[in-house]
Amino acid sequence: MPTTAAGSTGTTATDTATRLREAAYALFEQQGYAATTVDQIAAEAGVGRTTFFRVFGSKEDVIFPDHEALAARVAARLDTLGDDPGAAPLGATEAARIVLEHYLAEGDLARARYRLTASVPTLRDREVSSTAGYRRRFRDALRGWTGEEPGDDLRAEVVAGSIVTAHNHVLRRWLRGAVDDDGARRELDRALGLVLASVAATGRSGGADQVPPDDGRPGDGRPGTPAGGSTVVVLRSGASLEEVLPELQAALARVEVRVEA
Amino acid sequence: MPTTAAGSTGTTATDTATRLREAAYALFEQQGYAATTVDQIAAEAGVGRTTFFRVFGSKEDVIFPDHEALAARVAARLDTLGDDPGAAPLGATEAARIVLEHYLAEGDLARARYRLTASVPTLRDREVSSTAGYRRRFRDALRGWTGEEPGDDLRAEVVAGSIVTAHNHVLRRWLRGAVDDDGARRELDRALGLVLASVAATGRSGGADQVPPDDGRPGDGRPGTPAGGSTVVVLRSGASLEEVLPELQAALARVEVRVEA
DNA sequence: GAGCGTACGGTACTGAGTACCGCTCTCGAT
DNA sequence: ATCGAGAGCGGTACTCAGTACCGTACGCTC
Repeated sequence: MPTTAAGSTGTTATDTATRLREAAYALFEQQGYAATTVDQIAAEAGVGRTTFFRVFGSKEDVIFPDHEALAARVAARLDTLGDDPGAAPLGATEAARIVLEHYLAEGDLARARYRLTASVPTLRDREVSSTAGYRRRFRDALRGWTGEEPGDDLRAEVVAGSIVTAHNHVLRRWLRGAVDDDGARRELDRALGLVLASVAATGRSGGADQVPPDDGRPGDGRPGTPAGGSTVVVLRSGASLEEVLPELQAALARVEVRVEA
Repeated sequence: MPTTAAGSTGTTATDTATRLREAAYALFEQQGYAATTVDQIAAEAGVGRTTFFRVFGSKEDVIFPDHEALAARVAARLDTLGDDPGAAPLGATEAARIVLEHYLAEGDLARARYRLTASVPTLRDREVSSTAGYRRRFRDALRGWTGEEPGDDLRAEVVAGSIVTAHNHVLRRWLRGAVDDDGARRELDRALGLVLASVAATGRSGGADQVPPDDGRPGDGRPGTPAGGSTVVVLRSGASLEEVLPELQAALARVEVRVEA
């Protein structure tokens, strides 16, 4: 118990974690990740090696945010989707924004982490594999939306992966300094709009199934607000609706689509 | 297996590697991954511990295929795309098939690996991060297709991720025994068709840009031959019909389209 | 003050991964 | 046949991450 002011308790644990993290980042940037030992980090933070492993489970954990907790918050938001299919795009967008906002709040810490992960292969791998938890949560939430079964949920997996990819794309641009905070928020909306638009009608796998007739929300961050007018397209074809729908939807991107028979 | 080592020397090296791999898999299935030490594997294979680390760089490497070599083959196929945008879907499908065929050829070995990765978190992470190389290769190849720049290639990233996701979805179904070899090949065609169809028209980033009017190839591995019927699609949108019509027709290429008001 | 939970430090151990040295067998040249 | 030369292999010794266990100091409650 060295040098801790006698009055304050409770915040001690947090302080220890913070000191360890700061010491770790400083040493990593200075000597490199591999060349820095846990002993050095602990010594620099003024604690024992045991304490390091008690606070962070491993040398890698001191770098990364608590993805499990973050993914749990994402899942919680996704759970509020209920059975209303029209709420899915908005809900997914908000869920993704939870993650983005977390990084924005971290600020320079997130940037320092990016510098590390960009240069150390081990850490990059760790970061990549950390996306699996998010993909899984989005996939599970999206299954109700695609009407697929757990073993056979290609669409849900693809869309979930696309959401995560779109988020990470924007996040990386922010990490590199290509956009500022608000720019990142706007780009996330735009990117997810692009990704989710191509799914809106893909929806249910059953050929004649219902597609959300109208999501009712005007412009959830989508680009152009449509202004009425309707068009009827008659497809005469041997191709089933299911087959042409993805292409059709993609072609119409940001246009609301309703399918009748 | 994808050991590109020119066999100038005897078959000794390959034999040692094979013995080590078989010993490792046997011990892993019997005692579990964590409980098996490299010493045990080496002893079981009748070689020294040093030899193990000379042949496989790490304990994990003995399990996984040479993803780098495999991804290089994928990249080689992708390089033959040239500038013809119509060739992209076919080329991407064939590139993905290279990977699938590799696993199919592995047979039981791939299944044994799947059993391991499904139960050991460390190995699952490794497997997840190994997909990054494939995604990167597809993304780079697709950039010519989407007309995007390296720092700002959202579409290419999303499509690349979707291709890998679709492939892994089918692969996992095969690994679980849900489909046989030919079934997996067919499902890969179908899954990639679904994924790539939604991109065909998304193509170039410019909104009103030209999309390949017709790729001319009938059924590049697309699923079933359709059987007649017509479909009515109602578009409710602020976008004028003239705006969407070119894309729409391109998307439907092989489908007769009639537009009514 | 006695008991109790918590946070911490220290010691000792396992096992992966690395560096280095030395052995042996084979091949080709002289 | 002899002599390197090089490849493949084994052994030793070391570093360091991660785990298990024990002991201790502090604050809190009864």
